[in-house]
Amino acid sequence: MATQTHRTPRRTEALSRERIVETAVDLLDTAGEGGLTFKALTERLATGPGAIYHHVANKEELLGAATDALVTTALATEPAEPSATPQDVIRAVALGLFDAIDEHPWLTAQLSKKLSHSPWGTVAAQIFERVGQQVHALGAPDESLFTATSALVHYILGAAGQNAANARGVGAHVSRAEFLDTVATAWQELDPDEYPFAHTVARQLRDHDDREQYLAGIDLILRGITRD
Amino acid sequence: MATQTHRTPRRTEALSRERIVETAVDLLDTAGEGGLTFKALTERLATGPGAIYHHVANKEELLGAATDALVTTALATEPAEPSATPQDVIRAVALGLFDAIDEHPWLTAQLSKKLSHSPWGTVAAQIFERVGQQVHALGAPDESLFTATSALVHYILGAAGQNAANARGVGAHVSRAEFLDTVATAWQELDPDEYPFAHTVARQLRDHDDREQYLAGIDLILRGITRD
DNA sequence: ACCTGAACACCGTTCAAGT
DNA sequence: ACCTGAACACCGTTCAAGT
Repeated sequence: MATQTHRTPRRTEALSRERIVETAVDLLDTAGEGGLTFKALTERLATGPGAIYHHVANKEELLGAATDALVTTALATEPAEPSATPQDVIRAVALGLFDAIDEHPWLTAQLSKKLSHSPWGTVAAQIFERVGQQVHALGAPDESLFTATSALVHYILGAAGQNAANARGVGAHVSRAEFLDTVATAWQELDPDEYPFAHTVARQLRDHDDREQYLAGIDLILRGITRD
Repeated sequence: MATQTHRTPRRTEALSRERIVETAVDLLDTAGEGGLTFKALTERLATGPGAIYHHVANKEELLGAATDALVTTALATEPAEPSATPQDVIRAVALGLFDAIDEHPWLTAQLSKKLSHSPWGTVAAQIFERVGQQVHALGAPDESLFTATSALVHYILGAAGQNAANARGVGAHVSRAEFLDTVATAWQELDPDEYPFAHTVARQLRDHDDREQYLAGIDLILRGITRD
């Protein structure tokens, strides 16, 4: 999608909400959270701000639409084999969101905002519904359905956001390995008496598989749910 | 703290980083995330923007300092009875953060930002260290120490943020009960075939105890950790 | 209906000047 | 060292005017 949007600054094709959202995603991916401005948007789309406001209520709505589009795509991409267990589906959903957040790190802040916005919008409800159905299929009693789903969803989104941050590192010129090595060394040099956790965990930090560790967290929560 | 800060707009007392941070917290509590502006800050403190920049590098640092101060206080407030089990300590830490976020809902976005900021700052490391030590005491093997702690921390912060949003409701003029009732009704009216989760969970929404449900999620994850 | 682009109010930040 | 406050660059948003 990114490449397609990139080479279409010709004003011949009509302005549309979809094209605005696509461009917004591209700007956010390229320049980060602060990269989405109406100035950048109008330049890329070769229009004035008024034209954009004709398709989109305001910046907040635009950010919401961009988030919705990506999350809906991520949730739709699933194997759905008939032999899949609820655990399998939950892992697939989690990995779909993991990849989406990895590709679009700005989703973290956006999703956090959507989750802590009282009357949940479509995306938040979609994620909970998707995971919740599987938790139900897992045999969780109705009383613990929300609690269990909540634990899963918060981990799924939170850990994915943390991973995306690690994957990016400080700057683009530092490799992930170099970056994690620097952090691990810093942690290892902390006083083991005051920071035993950081000290212990520093070793794993160097050579762990991101997805494996991510899925291990999900399995841990699933164990808590299915425990009789 | 809020009241004390409120009645001190006299310029007699010297400007200090601490007083600026206190005022920032007060503005954020009163007017929300958007309430913290240098204009509001200078009016309350009866100075110019330059004076504030003499104590604080920029707005981001100010927000970070405000977050650090509140989280540090929340983490320090703990019973620490000698008979306390690791589970007890984790619950106490979780409730401390729960209350802090409930009182200062803007902490949610701020903490989410701090957690997904590659080289963790003091606060993020503090929270992980605090919880991680107890997870270790729980007997978790070193390999799963980070995973288990991660699951707990993301739930602790994520669910607390969600609760704070519910507690506030849409506007200040709607009671929590009324608000939850409206949401529950909306969910119950959804198509049970398409939204079985929302439909099932709607009932609990009306009359549940926030803290109880929050702690139930922590216990669920603890079960996953301690399962042999 | 859709687009233009100047104008507006507001924002964070800077800096020469003061004490 | 600490503070002042005008000035700057930039931001989201509006709106009369065009097609």
